[in-house]
Order: sequence, then C-alpha cells, then structure tokens
Amino acid sequence: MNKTATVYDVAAHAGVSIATVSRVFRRPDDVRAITREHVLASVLALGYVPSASARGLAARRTGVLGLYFPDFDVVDSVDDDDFSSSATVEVVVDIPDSGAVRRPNLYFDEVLSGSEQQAWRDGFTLMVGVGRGSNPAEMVGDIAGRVDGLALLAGSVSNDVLEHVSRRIPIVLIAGAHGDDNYDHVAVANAEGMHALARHVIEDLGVRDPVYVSGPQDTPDDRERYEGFRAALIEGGIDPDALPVFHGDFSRQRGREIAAEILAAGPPPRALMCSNDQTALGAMEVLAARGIRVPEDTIVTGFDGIEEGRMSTPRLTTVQQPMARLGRAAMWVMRTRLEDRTRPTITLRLPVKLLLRESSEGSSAANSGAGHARFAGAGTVP
Amino acid sequence: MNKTATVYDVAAHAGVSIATVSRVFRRPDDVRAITREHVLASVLALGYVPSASARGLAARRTGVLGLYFPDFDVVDSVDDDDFSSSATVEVVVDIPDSGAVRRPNLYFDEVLSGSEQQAWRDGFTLMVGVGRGSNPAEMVGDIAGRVDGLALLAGSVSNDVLEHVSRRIPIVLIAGAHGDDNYDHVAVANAEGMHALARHVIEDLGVRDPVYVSGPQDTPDDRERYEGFRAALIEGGIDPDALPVFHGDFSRQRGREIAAEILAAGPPPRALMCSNDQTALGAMEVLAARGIRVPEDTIVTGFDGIEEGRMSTPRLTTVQQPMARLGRAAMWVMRTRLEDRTRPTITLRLPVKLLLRESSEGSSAANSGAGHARFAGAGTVP
DNA sequence: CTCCGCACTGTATGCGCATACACTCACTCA
DNA sequence: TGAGTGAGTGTATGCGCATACAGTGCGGAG
Repeated sequence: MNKTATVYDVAAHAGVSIATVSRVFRRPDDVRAITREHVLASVLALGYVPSASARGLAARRTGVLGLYFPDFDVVDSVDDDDFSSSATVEVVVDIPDSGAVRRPNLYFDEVLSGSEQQAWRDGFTLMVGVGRGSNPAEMVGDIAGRVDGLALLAGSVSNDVLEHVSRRIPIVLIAGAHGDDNYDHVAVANAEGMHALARHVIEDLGVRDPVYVSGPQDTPDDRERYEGFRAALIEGGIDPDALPVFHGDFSRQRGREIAAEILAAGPPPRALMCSNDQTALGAMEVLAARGIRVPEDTIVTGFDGIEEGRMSTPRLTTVQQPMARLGRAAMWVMRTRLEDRTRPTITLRLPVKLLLRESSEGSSAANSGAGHARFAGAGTVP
Repeated sequence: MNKTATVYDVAAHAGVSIATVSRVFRRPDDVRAITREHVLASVLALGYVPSASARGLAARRTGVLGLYFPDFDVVDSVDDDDFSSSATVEVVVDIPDSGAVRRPNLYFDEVLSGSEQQAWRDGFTLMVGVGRGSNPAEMVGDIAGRVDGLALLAGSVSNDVLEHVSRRIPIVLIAGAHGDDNYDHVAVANAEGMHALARHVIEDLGVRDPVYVSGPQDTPDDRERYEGFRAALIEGGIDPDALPVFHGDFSRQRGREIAAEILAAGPPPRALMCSNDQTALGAMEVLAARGIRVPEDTIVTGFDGIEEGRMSTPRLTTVQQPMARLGRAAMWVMRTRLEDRTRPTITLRLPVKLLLRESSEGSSAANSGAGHARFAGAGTVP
C-alpha cells in the first residue's frame, strides 16, 4: 500500500496504453472485450480508483452538485470532543419537559434527502455545506470551486457572493421570492397555501378575527405566507391591519412564549394561525397546559406538515409543503440548466397540500371522510 | 460570462505571475499587501473561483471527506417528476392513521449533521452518498475517487469493495462490530446500553420474563443489542433461550404487527423490550388500541432515543444513542487517521444514555427526580 | 563601496486523466 | 490484387493549479 495506483500503473500492468485504461471506464464499448477484461483485472490487482480531481480537470466538469444551507439552529453547536473517553452507560430519569427538540431543522433534512436522490439519479454526486457561524461566503466559494452547479437557500449569502460564484457555475435558489434576479428558482406555493388555509378558517369555520404568528421577518417564506393570509382576510372583507400579529421565529419555544403572552393579555382567540408547525405545536402545549381546548375553544393551524404535527394531540391542521420534492426539483433544475445554459430563467413553484386535521376541525369531521377526500378548493392569491 | 476565469486570467489582469495568484489563496502572508490587494481586485473583477479539481490534482488531496449510507427506507423512491405542472393547493381531510412515517431514517440525518459539522470544523467539505437500490459498489467507488477519506455504515458494501477502495483512502466504519479487520471503527455502546436497560427491567422492576423484539438479523447494531439483553438475563439467573423473541426490522409497522401477534397468542407480557424506538412506538399504538395500559399492564422499552419517543403517550423509556456525535466521531477519526497513516487501528465506542420514562416507570417515578438525576448504574457486558 | 541575506516574485514542471488525432490491422469489395 | 473501411489502440497534449527553484531588488553590515 505504498502509493496509490494511477492510469499509468494500470496501463503498464495490463500491457496497454493509458488511453485504453481511460476508455475502459469512460466508454467501455470502444474497447475490445478481452482487452477490457485484462484492464479490469489489473484494476483489481492494483486497487486502482480513478482520481476525480484529474478527471474533473481534464473533462472540465466535476460531476458534483452542491447544496448549501445556512444554519438556523445553531443550538447543536458543540465544543471540541476528543472522543477518547471509554464508553459506559449513563442513567437518566428523564422528566417530561426536559431537553429541547433535538433536530428542529428537518426542513433541511428533507430537502437534502430529495436532493441527494435526484442528483444521483441524474448521474451526479452531492456535496453539502451547512453554514456555521463562520463566514458563509467563504464556504459557498469553496463549494463553488468543487461543483458543476450549486443550489442554496435564498438569502443565505449576499448578492455579491451570489453574483461572483454565478459567473463560474449555475445557481439555483431554493424557497426564495421569484425572479427579479437572473437565477433559477424553486419554491413552494407558500402564499397560495396560507391563503387557502386562511380562507378555510374564515369562511368555512366562520372565524372573523384569527390571530397570526409570523416567522423570522427577513425570510421570503414567512413573507409569502403572511401575504397569503392577508389576501384571504381582505377577500373576506376583514381589515388585516385591525388584527394582532405576533412575531415568532419558527421555533417551538417562541410558540410557547407567544401563546403565554396571548393568554396573559386576555381571553383565548378563536383561532391561532401560525406560520409554521413548530410554533403551532409550542403554542398548543401551552394552551393544553392552561386547560384551553383545541379546537373547541381555540383553533390552531401550522405550516410545513412535519411528522410531529401528525402525532400531536390533537393532530395539527397544516399546509404540507413538499420538502423532499423541493430538493429534487432544485437538482432537476440544475441539470436542466447545465444542459442548456442559454435557456431563459426557470422558476418552479411546487404545489402544497392543505391537511385538515383535528386542531381545526373537531374529530368528527376528520373521521367522516374515507381515506383522502379531495376537495375542489384550490387557492390562488390575486 | 463567456469563459470561466483561471489563475492565468487573474495573473494577466493583475500584472503578476500565476504563482503569486496561487499564493494569495494558499499562503497570503507570503505576498506583499499591495500585491495581494491588486490580485484580489482582479479576482473580483473576473469572477474567479479556484478550481478544486486542479487544486486537488496538484496538491494530491481533495479536502473532502465522504459519508456513505445504504438506503434502509426505499419507501421514498419516486418516479421521475418533470416539475412542469403549475402550482395550486390540494385540500385533504387527513384522517388519523393515513400515511406512513415520512422520514424513518433520521438516524442518518443525525449522523450526517454531526459529520458535516465536524468535517467543516476540521477544514474539510463533506460529500454524501445514499445507496439506492442500484449498485452500492459503484457509488462507493465513485465517491472514493473524490475524497481523502470515507466513512460508511458497516455492512453497507462487500468486503471486497471495502478492501479495494481502502488501498486508496482511509476507511472508517460506522456502527460496526469492532475490529477483526484493519479499519478504524466508531460505534455506540449498544450492548452495554441494552444490558443496562434489561438489568433495570429485570432487577429494579422485577420482570422475569421480558419479551424481546429484534431488528434486522444481519445488522451489527441489532446483534450487539441482543447480546446485551441476553447477558442481563443470564446475570439475573434467567435462561435466555426459554424466552420468546420476535423478529422485527426496526420499522414501526413491524412493531404493530408483532404486538398484534403477541396479543393474539395470549395475555400481554409483563414487558416488551424492543430493539429500537420505532418498533416500540408501533407496538404501543396497538397496545393502546387494545386497551392495554402501559406501563401498568405491559412495560415497553425502545432503543435510539428519537424525538417521537419523547412526544408519545406514555413517553418511551429508551436508550439514547448519540447519533450526531457518532458522525462527528467518524470525521474526527478520519482526520486523525489522515494525519498519521501508520498509527494502530482506532476504535471508538461512544457512551449511551438510559432514559427512564413513563413507558416503564409510571409517571410518579419519573416525576420524582428534579431535572436530570444521575444514577450510578453503568452497565458492562462481560 | 561591496557583499550578503532577506523579502518578494517569476519560471518551469508535474499532478492523473480525457480526448483529438494518428496509426495499425484485418477484412471487404470492386 | 489493390484501395477502401472500420474497429481497435497508441501518442501527444492540455486541463488549472501548487510548488520547488531560480531569480530580483533592497537594505544593512563589513
């Protein structure tokens, strides 16, 4: 195991030229069967693995797609471990509300999963970067040098950086506001989804004064959802500016805090519409603790469609966004872009699902349908 | 935006040689401040991003670490999308038991998260591969050519493949049985954890005939856990072979099925010890549906420490394994190995936490401790 | 004033592979 | 029998960068 084998070693061992060795990997049909077998035998014998660096350099493409996300939940940051202690078992009597949610950012997990799947299907490998506190520009630049195309969450790096790397490779923005720029975009129908949900609460459930809990102010996702909410209010003849809005940050903890604030200020609202599921779940915890019934006293809704909302009591009415599909779409767009650099900007807007469950309906309604009943309702924001 | 800029372009633009451009990136202190600024200005002007392929080739290292997992839950496999339909909102009345768990494999998510974090901290980028149905050997070989080191789940590819790629780069096996091979290993204390849990059930709770539900037969994790279980029985003077064992597959659905089988065969057992949380949660669903109280009638335990077990009713007693830390450990080992290729094989065994919750204790016991009470118990398998 | 050393920069080369192009042989067909 | 053909293989070169080594110019010491 002295030195790693190269094409030259394999060629010498098999008694052929390096071109033939290369062809065995890249265009096997161009090589006679017997020759190919000889080469492959040498490959096995020498433990040869082609260097992607060399291949990438020669072929002018790496075969890698990149995915970059900023780190929302820095929660998880850990000091240096040395991993040298010997293993044992620690016994903990775990009381009910101990500990925080361990992986708040399953949004990223889902997108990543979809991305990985689609990338590989298209013949690419995936490289991931999650922006730590450190300089995101540095990390994005680093990744940009390694890949044929890069997808990143909108707003995760400055426009300068984006413009810079986009001169080298195509960029796809995930979940951003579409199109006053020249990048390709993939997003979900945030506005339409929240609009449909709000319309349901207002018209079908007859709530004229829903309370809204927003997410981080600077994210396009939050902005779009709120716009959908406002549009539904206006359509229902309600003045949006007359209703209270609480500013959250997509976290569960903030949901708890806001619910407590609301309850401290007066009677529970008829409906609490949260800009994401985590916040809604946090709010539901507090409501339950105060003896307020959901949905009889207060209707609660979320947005995202995370698994926990399906396990909660009551189960959370929400808008399910196709997160894995978002990742797949991003990679698909990238591939499409790589195949034709000149085509006009691509903007995908993936459909969402309004999931009506007990936190808004009462269990009787939810059980009335057999399986997935589809309603006609398809919301559009004017 | 005709052609991507190279060192030559930057050098010409800045009026220096390519060596100076290279140095600005690799060893900035060796370049005079004024010169450096000129170069950086040209970099900005030309949109230059260094090619990792060329750098990797010249430097003989890529700066990338790889992580490969097989795909347990092929559930998610999706046919080709074309993503060309226009967006709307679909409304679904979502009945309680509809749909499967969307992301069963959060084990991978956690490991990935930890890996990414540690890799970046050590100055590496992370490349991920998730084995689809297709040939894992091919994928592993592909990744092996792109990275300086590769961590993969034990048993995910054949020993032949492992041996082949290990001639090029160092390999770290995750969660495998330790060491009759020459690879570095990181794992959690599976046996010790299950041993401690079983001892608790047998000695502290006085159950002499716990029923065990295993996972997939061929995984080292499952094997080690079962060994820990058996060891505790033997220490307690119980004959392991006299007790029934049900064979699961780590899935929730299988947990449901097995619980149904058990109940169909006779009275509920005093304790049901499952080899992972998903299976335990599935079993609890069925027990609840049949009116069997947990833990009064039947104690249920899991293994993993997933978030859902903290949200269930009752909350699940389990052994929490540090999944993210496992990923960090894998990358740490890799870095250590890369720094010294000659050192003896590294084997890490990360400690686990026994979380005693209501599915085994009754709520009074769990509430008695304030915060995290640590017990002395630290199990070791003989 | 000369020589030396230091700080900085340029020149030349190789990293391992893909591929355009040239070449060698059967082999076919006129 | 000769030219033509195509399958298969070899030769030569460049991809973009890092870096060993060789300058270059300057100030200070002798």
